Amino acid sequence: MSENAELSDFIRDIVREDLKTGKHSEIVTRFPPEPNGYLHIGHAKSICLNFGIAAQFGGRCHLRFDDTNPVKEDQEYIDAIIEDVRWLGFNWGEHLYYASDYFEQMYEWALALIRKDNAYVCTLSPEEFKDYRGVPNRPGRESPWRNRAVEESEDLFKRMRAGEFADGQYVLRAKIDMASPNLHMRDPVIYRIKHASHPHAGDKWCIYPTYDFAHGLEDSIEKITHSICTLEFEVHRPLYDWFLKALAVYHPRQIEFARLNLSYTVMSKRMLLELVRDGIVNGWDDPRMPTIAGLRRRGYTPEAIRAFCAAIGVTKYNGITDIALLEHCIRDELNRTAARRMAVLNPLKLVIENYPEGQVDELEGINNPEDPSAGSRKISFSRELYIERDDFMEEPPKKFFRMGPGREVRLRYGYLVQCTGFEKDAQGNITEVRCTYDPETRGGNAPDGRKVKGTIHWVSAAHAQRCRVRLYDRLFNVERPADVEQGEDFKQHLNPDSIGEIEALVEPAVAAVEPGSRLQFERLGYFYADHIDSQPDAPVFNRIVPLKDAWAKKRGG
RNA sequence: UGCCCGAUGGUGUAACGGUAGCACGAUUGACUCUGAAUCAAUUAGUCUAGGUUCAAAUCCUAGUCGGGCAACCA
Repeated sequence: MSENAELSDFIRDIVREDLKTGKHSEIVTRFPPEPNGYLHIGHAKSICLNFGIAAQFGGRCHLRFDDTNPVKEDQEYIDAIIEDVRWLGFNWGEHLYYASDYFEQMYEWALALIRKDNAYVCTLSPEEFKDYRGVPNRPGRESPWRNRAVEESEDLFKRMRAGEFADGQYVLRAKIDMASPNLHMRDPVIYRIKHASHPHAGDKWCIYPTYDFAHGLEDSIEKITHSICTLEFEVHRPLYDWFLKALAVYHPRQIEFARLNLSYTVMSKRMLLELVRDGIVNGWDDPRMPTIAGLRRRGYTPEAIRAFCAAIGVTKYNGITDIALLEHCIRDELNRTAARRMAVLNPLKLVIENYPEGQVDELEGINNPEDPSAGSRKISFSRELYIERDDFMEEPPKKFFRMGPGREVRLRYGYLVQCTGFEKDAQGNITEVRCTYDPETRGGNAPDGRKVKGTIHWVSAAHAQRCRVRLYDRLFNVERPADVEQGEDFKQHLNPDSIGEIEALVEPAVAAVEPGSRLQFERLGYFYADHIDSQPDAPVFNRIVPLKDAWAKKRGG
């Protein structure tokens, strides 16, 4: 992954330093998702960071499922996460792990903590627990069970495991400091009873460790050198360190960075799940979703996503990245790689009055002006064509470089044509535009050297084929949809026009495209032949991103 | 309110005591058989107040603003 070659940020600085001082000779990172939802572009940032660092410094990166809460987790998510990380282009080799595979070891460590009087079984109910914990600016009170005999705690903990108790009846807590200004240090729960089937461990356990207890131990077992996580875990770091120290085991270093926020979308698993559950989108892989699966379905490439992750950088500043940067990354790649084709999304018939009926001309179209090796193709031209409705105006302003009565434009790779008139139906809709062509301008250039400002795309009516095209737009119409007032719903900011499906007229070479291909429809944008909905010879296209449109801006004011 | 973290153009990010740079966006122009791309230019920034220093975006203090933390979630 050469895009990582010279990346630098405060975390890489630390890694570089640790290598230089000899603190570590090999770097080991990990990407530790909880399988309780689909991965999104924010996870891609973390994936690129962790796998990227490992690649850059010649170490390795583990994929580890942090599956400590069976009631929220599911095999579906495990499978999807594996697929997504792999699709993004990363390889964990043999290093696929599950926190649940370490449960026996964690249980032993919990026992060790009990025996060292560093943990105790607490009988407080959840309500009492809350009450005893206190609030941030007031210390908590010690649980009456805090000084339970070590033997009794040990016995109870074993019986918790044996399944003798109901959910919530007992918990195992670390004995730290109920007066700590850091709430997480006030005797946190480290094991709770959950009689639930686990997607990976099955029914082997009915007690499960909490994140705070488990995570550092997982890192320690795997000899992770740098445990990279997001900012909200900063206040957990003292706890992370406390467990590793109390158990005197290998001690990785936790480093926090700011998670990604993207404009015009939401990134919280809760909100994403809500969109899926409420049927506002068509599943986790809806092309409007910021999930990896959604972006893939939309037509984004792993390369573009990685380029984006490299471009946004890594800091501790919690900002919001403009989605325009993501769009830039995919345009930048597709401009270099995507074949050009002509498609008319909103057709208007154009009749060339002086072109012989029945005559067909085979014109040559360049497949990709950015890539000569992409070659060219033949495009059929005939008397009746379709052009884009937006490319004709009855009374065009001066700056409109397209068709209008009396105006001359170029038909891409075809001829110069001059508009001679148009027809309307009873409702006043323009139904047809008429023109004459200059036979001397075949290919698009006039021998007399005259210039035309506008070039428009077209398809031959007799040769055009129909294709379903979905025009996607941003899911929300405000920059920060997650920032809602109390009592308001983020869904009120949904963009009602985030999806529009039309039937386009396309040149035959478009209909023949392989599912999974990406094309540029000239002057319109980049489109993806959906790998799920496309049929052989009947592709269904998703608009990945439109081309930049200077005219739309000018017109829009 | 207690603790932790942060603050550089519109947005993201460099500068590691010594010329505030890059990218995206926006604007303008050149070029153009894609109003794309490309090229050129313009726009616009160190939160505030003190202090240390020959010199501060950078170090110190205070304040302001923003974020995080009171799940038996991660």
